[in-house]
Amino acid sequence: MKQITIKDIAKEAGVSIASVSRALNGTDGISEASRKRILDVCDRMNYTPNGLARGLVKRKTQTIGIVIPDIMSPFYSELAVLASDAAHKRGYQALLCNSFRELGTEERYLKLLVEHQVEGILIFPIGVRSEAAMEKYSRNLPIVSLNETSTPCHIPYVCADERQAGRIAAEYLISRGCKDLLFLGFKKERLAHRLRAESFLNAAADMRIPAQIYECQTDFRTSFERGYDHFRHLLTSGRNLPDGIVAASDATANGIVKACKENGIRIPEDFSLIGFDNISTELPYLDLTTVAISHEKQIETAVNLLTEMIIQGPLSLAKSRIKLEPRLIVRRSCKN
Amino acid sequence: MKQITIKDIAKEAGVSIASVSRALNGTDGISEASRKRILDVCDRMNYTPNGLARGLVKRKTQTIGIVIPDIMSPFYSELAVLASDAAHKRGYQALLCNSFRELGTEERYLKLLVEHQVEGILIFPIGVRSEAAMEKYSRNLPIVSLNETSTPCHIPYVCADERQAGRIAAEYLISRGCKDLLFLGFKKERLAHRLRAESFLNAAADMRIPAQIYECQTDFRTSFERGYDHFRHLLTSGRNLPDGIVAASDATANGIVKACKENGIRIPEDFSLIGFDNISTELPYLDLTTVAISHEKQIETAVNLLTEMIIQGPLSLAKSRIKLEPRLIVRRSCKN
DNA sequence: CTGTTAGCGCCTTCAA
DNA sequence: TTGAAGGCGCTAACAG
Repeated sequence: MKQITIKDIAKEAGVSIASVSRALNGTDGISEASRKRILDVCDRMNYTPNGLARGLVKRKTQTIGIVIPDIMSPFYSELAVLASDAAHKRGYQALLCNSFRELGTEERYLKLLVEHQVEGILIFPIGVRSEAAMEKYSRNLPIVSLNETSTPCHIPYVCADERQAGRIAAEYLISRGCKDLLFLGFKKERLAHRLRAESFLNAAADMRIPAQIYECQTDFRTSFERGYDHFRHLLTSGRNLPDGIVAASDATANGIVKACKENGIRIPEDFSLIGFDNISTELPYLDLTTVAISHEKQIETAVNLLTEMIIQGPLSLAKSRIKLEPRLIVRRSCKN
Repeated sequence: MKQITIKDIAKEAGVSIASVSRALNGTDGISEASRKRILDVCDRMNYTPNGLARGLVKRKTQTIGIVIPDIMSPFYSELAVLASDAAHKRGYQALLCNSFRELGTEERYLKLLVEHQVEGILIFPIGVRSEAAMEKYSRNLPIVSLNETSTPCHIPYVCADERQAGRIAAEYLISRGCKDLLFLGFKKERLAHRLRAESFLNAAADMRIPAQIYECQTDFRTSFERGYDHFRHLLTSGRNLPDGIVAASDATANGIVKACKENGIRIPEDFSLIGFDNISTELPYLDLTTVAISHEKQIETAVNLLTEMIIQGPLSLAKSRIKLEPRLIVRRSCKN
């Protein structure tokens, strides 16, 4: 499958390669007549430009990379979709990479994207351990994270204010009359979980309601599995069922729901359940009350930030660490 | 952000660019000592090779493109994950593109991938109308479809034998005692639906059981929405509920389930439901009986085919149009 | 073992 | 309005 190049087109059209280039790029300095003739030849010969060569000389590829942990999760895939869309609107193509929740894969993809000369990267990092690679490649191109990074890390981010989110969840359950609160599905490697859990505890303490984090030493691949397992673990632990459960995320809550169903436990009759992230679209079996930011807003903001950085270079920390205000989305998984 | 090139490395290490290239590529013709020294300089200076330049000269990028209609659907995203994985195993990186079920977007992505010089494309086409673009770009590189293409189209594919699938579904419902069969969620643009529906009708006719396709003039973006809507339409149509429903796909079945739940209709007590594709993982509320091929097998076969084509060029039609045998996966959405 | 050189396909001055 | 020529960063002969 031999590639057709502008040289072939030039020969066929009886012009120089410069003219072909001009015709192709809409540059001026060429007569309408020749442009038209050349373009005709191009599609008669089924010419496709070589993006590598073009990118090489222009130092621009008009593409950005998107790296997410798990395409199978509706939460991440929705973000990916929104991000691709936002990129398109700004004239960029998006290349999507699935890190499989694996640090090595994530890093390989960052490398691949940099090598492919994408102009910027939007990433939902696996966790705190992702930060080294992000820092490393951020010297090559702008990188924006969709999750808060730990303090020493300089990567710009756009995320929810998780402290506020944890507090909102606790306060809502308490306002619904819950007297025994549990945070389920905690995974300490996730900064968001730590922030949510911590502020959840604080809020409960402020209102003098007993609350704790259910600690459980398992590591499952997905949040769904973790929720399912932690809840089953809880059932056999001897601890009696709390009347309010804060799931570490909606995905986790999903797993909890499955375990409940298998054990004849009803929500919200037997306990109130609240999650985070607002992924519960298309899940007909439960309307999950949740705390979340608008995904559209998050992505819109993040892509704006990224494109600004592409054009203007690095921004001040103040402008590049954005926390959005989460809000409560009431559905039907809590009493009342 | 100035790129560091092998020239910079060469100067810094006091060698020629050729030596740098050799060190980087593990080519021999260079002493271990210099290689090590050069590599040290590379990572001290934080060098990242320019993939565009490399791809340009080697005419190989070691990447393939994957195009799917909707990343948010667990069915497609699972395929995408399996395909990326299979590609990695064979030494290829995978670039994922989401066509949003839009013909224009799909075509733009095909173009983008070709321009980026991917070596092959795996695509789950939107529909029959995708075939023109596939044919066009298949002159540039190997393309393998994950869905049957219509007869005049020459694109290789690896898919389920949908005729067989439709028959299996009908026969199973009948064997469970169903006496009034309906095919729901039909969308005529989808070849797979046509094949499933047609063979479903044939099988029912063979066994003298009344069966029909529920035709409904709506066009929703997702199969889920279509299922939901068509079922609600059915409820208000005056037709009495069949005792066996074949959903056009599992995603459609999902929508049906939601509509049932809202209307107090129980499955399988009120009717038996069967779908296609086997996407019902992580859906705790219903164990959907379905007819499907193994996704692993499909992707494994497709990626094999694609890599073979990349290496050897076009294959014979016989070797490149593969239909896999679907099988019945019994769960709990049918009576008995 | 090492360096020099000629492209890969394209864009972009600079002259004509 | 056009063409010739140089170079983007890299690899792959070819000399030495």
